[in-house]
Amino acid sequence: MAVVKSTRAPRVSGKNRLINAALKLSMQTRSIRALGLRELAREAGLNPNTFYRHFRDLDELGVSIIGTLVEQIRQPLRDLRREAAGSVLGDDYDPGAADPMKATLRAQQVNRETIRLVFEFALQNEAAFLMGVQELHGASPVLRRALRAVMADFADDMVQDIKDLKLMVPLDEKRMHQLSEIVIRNIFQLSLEYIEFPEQRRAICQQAEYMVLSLLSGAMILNRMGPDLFP
Amino acid sequence: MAVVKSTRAPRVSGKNRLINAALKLSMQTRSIRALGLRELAREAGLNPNTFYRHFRDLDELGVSIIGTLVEQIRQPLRDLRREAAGSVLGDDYDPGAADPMKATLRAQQVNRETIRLVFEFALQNEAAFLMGVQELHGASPVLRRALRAVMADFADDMVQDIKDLKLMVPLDEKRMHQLSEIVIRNIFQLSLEYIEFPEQRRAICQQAEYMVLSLLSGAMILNRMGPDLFP
DNA sequence: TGTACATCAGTGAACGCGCGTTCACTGATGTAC
DNA sequence: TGTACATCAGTGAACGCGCGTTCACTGATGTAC
Repeated sequence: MAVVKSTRAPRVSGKNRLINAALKLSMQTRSIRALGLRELAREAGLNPNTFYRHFRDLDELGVSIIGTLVEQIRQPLRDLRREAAGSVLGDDYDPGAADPMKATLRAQQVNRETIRLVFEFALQNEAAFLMGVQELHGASPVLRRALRAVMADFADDMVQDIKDLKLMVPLDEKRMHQLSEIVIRNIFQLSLEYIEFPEQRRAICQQAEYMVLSLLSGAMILNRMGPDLFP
Repeated sequence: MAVVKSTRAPRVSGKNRLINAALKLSMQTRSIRALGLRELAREAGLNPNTFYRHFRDLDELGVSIIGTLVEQIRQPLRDLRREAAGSVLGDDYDPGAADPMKATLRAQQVNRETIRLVFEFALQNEAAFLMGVQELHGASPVLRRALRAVMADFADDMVQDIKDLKLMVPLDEKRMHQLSEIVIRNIFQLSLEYIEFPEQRRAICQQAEYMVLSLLSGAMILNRMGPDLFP
């Protein structure tokens, strides 16, 4: 149809074949470091040697996978939160003055959709999620560091979105960040269970929603009881 | 002094030497499965072969380590909770009728001491903790299963202690279990950070305390707002 | 108390195998002039 | 438009090494009679 006359067969590049092989194989080992580099090349249908053309070592491959994954989910997550918040209540809104029940329901709406998106995304990227959660406390300092940074980024987003969308009474900035980190760590953790136990997915969703809502409600209550209770 | 005339030199048994070697080496790999069996024997100063005299495979060694660890911490944890609860308020006590502030402070006391004990224990058993948290989502189904059971046991204890010590307004049993599981998962998770970042230990303690208290306070609030909000 | 036997923890040699990494090479694609 | 050269992804052979597992053996400890 177009002018482009198919200069190349639609071959997947070697680099991507290695990444895909790593994802496939890491489903078993749940760790990048445990992968054999020959094993990887075999799965990718490449010479063992070719690995070195694309990556210095397995860590670099891992970082690359994580980067791609984050790129795919981070912005959609923020967009979804905006959409979910807007679809329930109008734009001009004061969470402090509003009916606490209504405010809770609105927050729950955002919460529910966020969780659903993450879990579904986890399902479509099983291998990468398994690897990511594993390597957060895994053997490689490089990946640990990279994943911690990712977590912190997600937490930043969450804090910002809560403020922008007025999802809860504003607390101390640092506290908000702590709470967000806890939430995110738990959601990721739970996403593995979501993957692993298909018949319990509904229950796991509910557990996640309940966890987040409890945590944030509790934080607001404690703040009201005495903001200086925790130094 | 005594009648026992030292029938044996104080040698550590081969089995224990293998376990110690596994703990030492797994500090690096953070996983049992990744350990070489020859590597292990070398570290233990034994013939590679001797491993098979004590364990069928690395999983069995892992289960053994986990078992020993749980045995050491489970009961002391329960005892500590009782002690901490008793030292603040008397025995006859109704958490529903009491001043919410006082109730919160009492719960916080138990909370704080529990967390401190776990973190200190983690510090004294670094390698085993790293391994345990890692293998919870690790490559070995056997260890995953074993560790999940351990988590569930700790959660059972926590539910029971909260009821016995009247640390919070009683909620639905299943809900209590869910909350406890979340708390425990987070505490274990945080214990790794406690280990890894010595200069942030105070902050991590506080974060853990805050997390637990927020979560449980929030759960009580949600329960009061509408017990059927979550099916 | 002694003796015979079984069990147990540990040894040492040997096996075949897959691993990571290196080297020199190839052919296709991109780029400068 | 053509030519020369550089870059790039991939190849294939070769290396030395440590691995898991097996086998037959040893010596100490425990146990039955």
